[in-house]
Amino acid sequence: MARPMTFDTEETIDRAVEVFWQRGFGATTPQNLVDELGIGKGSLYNTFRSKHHLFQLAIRRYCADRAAQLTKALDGPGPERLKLRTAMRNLAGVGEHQLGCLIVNSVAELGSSDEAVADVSKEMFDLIQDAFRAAIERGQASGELIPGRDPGDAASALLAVVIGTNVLAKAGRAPSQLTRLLDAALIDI
Amino acid sequence: MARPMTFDTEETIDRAVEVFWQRGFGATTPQNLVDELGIGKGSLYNTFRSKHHLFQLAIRRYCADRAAQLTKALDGPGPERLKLRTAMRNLAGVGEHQLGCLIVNSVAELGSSDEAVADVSKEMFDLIQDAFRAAIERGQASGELIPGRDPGDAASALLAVVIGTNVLAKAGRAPSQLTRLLDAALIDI
DNA sequence: AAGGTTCTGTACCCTGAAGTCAAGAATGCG
DNA sequence: CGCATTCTTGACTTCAGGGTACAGAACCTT
Repeated sequence: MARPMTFDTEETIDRAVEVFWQRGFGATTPQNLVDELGIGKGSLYNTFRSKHHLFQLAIRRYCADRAAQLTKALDGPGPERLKLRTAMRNLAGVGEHQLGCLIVNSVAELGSSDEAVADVSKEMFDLIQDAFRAAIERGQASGELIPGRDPGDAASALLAVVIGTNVLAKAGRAPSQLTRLLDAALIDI
Repeated sequence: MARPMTFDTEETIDRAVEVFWQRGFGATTPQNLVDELGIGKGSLYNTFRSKHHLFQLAIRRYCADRAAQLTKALDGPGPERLKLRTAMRNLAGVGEHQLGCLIVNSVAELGSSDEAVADVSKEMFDLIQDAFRAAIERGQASGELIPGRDPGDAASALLAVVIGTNVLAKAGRAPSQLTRLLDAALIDI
């Protein structure tokens, strides 16, 4: 009944994640998006309304992916400390690129002046902290982890470590130092 | 022999720190600088050559100030853990504003694509980590702190915590939560 | 008081960011 | 096949960012 779209919206959002991740929101131009998403400007604005709206979709997509990865890493069987280590390495994106975390970058760039960023970041940080807390509680209950500490406090400290590690990664620290750092942070959990 | 400047260069750099801190590099326009520094555009470019050059001066100034504050907090007498706590609270800018750390923000915004940011951030992060390490070593030597841990590793973990706390502050976390987080991170040093 | 020199203010310029629009291309339906 | 509908293309518009240029002002020396 009408001309069908020649691209997949979902896949395009995935690509937009990469673009914003690499360049940040402010430094990404419509032309960048046109080039790297492989669609025309008309389609871009027709489908996604504005650069900022696409950005919102992208950061939400990013969060959803990260959250899935996180729960996958923490939910399975095995020692909690080991699972936490894996989860933190994933979140810190140690080996991959030097791009840090899209949410952390966005918070640092746009702060609380961007409502979408404020909402999504709060949500994601809380989610990570809660997941960490749950893991620590399980570990303490099973006797694997030191029982004395408040799981919520320890989880928030770990969250801060993960965030900091992302920034250090983007600042160019060697992956070997970063994994070592993460291990050090996990020692006394 | 010539017309004297009507403003103080050093003080203007101090103000530029505030401006870039509030808005970030990309989002700061020449007009913003003109308005908030209180000097004309001609003077601005005459004196500071370019927006980016002024930015460089600003981040170096910021680092110098922070470094002075840090050594002041850690050098005096008293329990190392307490001094570390003070230093970390200062660095995390807990009570002040919700702006996070200018260097952390700049790294997240510009990453390693900006050489000045890359240099300054490396320098500052290393400086903080070294200061932390020295404090931990002193504390371990005096018997105040747990002796087993590698001071360098513990220091890097604390650095990550401070950076993460800055981001959380900018993301809008309550100061009370942040101080609690910092205390939690210091528990097992 | 004149003149050389440097600072100041502001009008101006150029490029690129962000977005719009009209003309044309695919489609399913009657 | 013609047609209504929706998608695509890319030229075009607007406007602000970043910087330059130049006329005039303030100063010191003589």
